[in-house]
Amino acid sequence: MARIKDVAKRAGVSVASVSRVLAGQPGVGAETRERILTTIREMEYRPDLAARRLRSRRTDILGLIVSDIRNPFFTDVSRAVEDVAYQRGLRVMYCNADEDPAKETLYLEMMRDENVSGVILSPTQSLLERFRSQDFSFPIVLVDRALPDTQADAVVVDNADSTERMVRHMIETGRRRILFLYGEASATGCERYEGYAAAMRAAGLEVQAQGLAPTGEGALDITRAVLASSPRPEAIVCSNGPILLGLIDAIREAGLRVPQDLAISGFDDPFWARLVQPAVTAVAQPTYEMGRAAIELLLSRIANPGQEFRRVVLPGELVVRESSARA
Amino acid sequence: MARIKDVAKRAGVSVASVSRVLAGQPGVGAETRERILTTIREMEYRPDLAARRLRSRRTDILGLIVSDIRNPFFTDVSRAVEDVAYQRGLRVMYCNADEDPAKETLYLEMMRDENVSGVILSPTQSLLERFRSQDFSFPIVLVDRALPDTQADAVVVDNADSTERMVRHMIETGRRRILFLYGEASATGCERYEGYAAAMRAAGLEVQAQGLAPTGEGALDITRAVLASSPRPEAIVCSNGPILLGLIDAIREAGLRVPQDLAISGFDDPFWARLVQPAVTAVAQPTYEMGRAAIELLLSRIANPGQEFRRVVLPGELVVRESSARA
DNA sequence: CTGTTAGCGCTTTCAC
DNA sequence: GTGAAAGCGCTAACAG
Repeated sequence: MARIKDVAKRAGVSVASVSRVLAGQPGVGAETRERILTTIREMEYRPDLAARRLRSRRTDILGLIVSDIRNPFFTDVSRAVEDVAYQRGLRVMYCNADEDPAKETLYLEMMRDENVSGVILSPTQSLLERFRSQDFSFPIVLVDRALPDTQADAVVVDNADSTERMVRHMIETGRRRILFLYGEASATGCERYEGYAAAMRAAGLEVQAQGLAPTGEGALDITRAVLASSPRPEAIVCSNGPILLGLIDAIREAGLRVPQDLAISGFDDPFWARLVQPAVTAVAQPTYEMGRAAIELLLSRIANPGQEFRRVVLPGELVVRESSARA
Repeated sequence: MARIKDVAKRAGVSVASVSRVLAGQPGVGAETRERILTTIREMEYRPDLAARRLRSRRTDILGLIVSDIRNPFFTDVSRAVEDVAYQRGLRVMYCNADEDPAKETLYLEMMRDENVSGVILSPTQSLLERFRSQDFSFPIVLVDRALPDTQADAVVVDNADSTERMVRHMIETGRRRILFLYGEASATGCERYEGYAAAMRAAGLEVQAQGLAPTGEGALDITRAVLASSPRPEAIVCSNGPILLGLIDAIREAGLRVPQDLAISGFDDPFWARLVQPAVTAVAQPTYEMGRAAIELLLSRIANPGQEFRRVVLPGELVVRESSARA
């Protein structure tokens, strides 16, 4: 393996000049620069990243900490982050915190050990409640989750507004008794609840919401009970994919027809929403765009640490399908 | 930030002793070791990884190169790799090659630049055809894709056998004209074809297969044509998820009933297979196990570079659902 | 059992 | 415009 020293010797210059050329710095004559470049190519020289990182005290590595990469939402976000990062010569390190604050802390410490240039984080509720950017030695951009008053760079979707649009759509198609099923332990769930409540209030309808623990199993039990209750809701709106899934299973068990007996819709348009029959109405999140915005925000902060915190709010898109067609 | 030097000074020892304690090496008295450990904790000392990597010439970073992390198969594999890696103090760097040999080469070069300890790779067909482990400066484990004679560590599924079981199941439920739709440009697609052909031949039935380009759109066109042909097949077996998807769309367009008019099944049991109606029969791959096996294989080779190549073949599981019920 | 010391390969002053 | 030299923080060989 060729070293910078070898390149310098062969090109008849000092290592300093080679280093300058490598960094694209001025202070090297055009002729010398050409010669060095040629030599680098001839010797297939590749700088040693460990040495460079030790000396320069920067890694150009970004961290990405999400709850679970198997969640398609985060898969898309991560894909965007990676695309941009690699394009700019940055590396990405991935971590799954599984909504576990202890694991999250562990990975955050790992990020410090790695001396990463920055981190994109989808925080647990627990961290979010006491989150302060200045507690960390590296810049952090929050993605998907942020409290209204969180002091940090963040990229979120317009949870309240888009849910409000979705509920309004349900009202417009003739539903009155509209139940909202949501994850009450999550910031996004609560924001979506606000949107639901606003739409109901504006229409003079009764708010009828049911908070759930964020487990897939619980959703099935609760929806079973809800479907058996009387009068049965005319529509059920879910705040996330797992809840929607539980609802669909319960509906099939009960032998109900959608949208005749009951209209349904969800948030975070999953791939299968268009495949089930009837296809499900949902708010699609601009996942790739969110990842893209997150890394742009992070790079911008890295370049300019002193700047004000910025919050990017991206619009969810209501995708109307058969599950909410006029009965 | 505390340095090893500071720890040594404060504990009244040399940096060598601190380094030994850090590495868990012998040659330090129990008492001294305790004192050093305490000091480390007090000062919240964390070794500088860049320095360590430069000096020790090893990074304990693994590379993971797949076609697209948005493919649930690879998402699961990656999750397993990460779980094991972090558990053992290794880092993972993720890359999406998008089935593009140029991009794949780029990332492989990046891995060399990073001086990774090893790589888990799902190679493009193009690389696979000329793959030689010795062309790389780091150990590589192939996952999902390997030719019969590829000289490399690899983890694959029993493509031919499990497809054969699936086709046999179609025969047992009374189908005779069974069409096989497969990606002919992929190693896995071809292996699955062999399994299909074996099952048909064994039953004295006519092999009737159609190779497709690996694009989702093409599948829809071809299946449209197939469904319109006469006599129409009694069953269609697909070699992968995208093809199955195209088939389902075409069936709905044509207004055919499954399984009465036509039985269908797929490979690589996607999450939505149980959600569509009727639910689709498919071969489920042990994705998490494959990732786990891949990293175990990699770690084993890193520990013992000279050992023989090993190939782990994991069984696919036939999940029978309504789409192949007796007509 | 413990300490001294020579680098790992690079960037970055500082001189010239 | 160019080079010499001083480290970045650590590990490991060697000496005691």
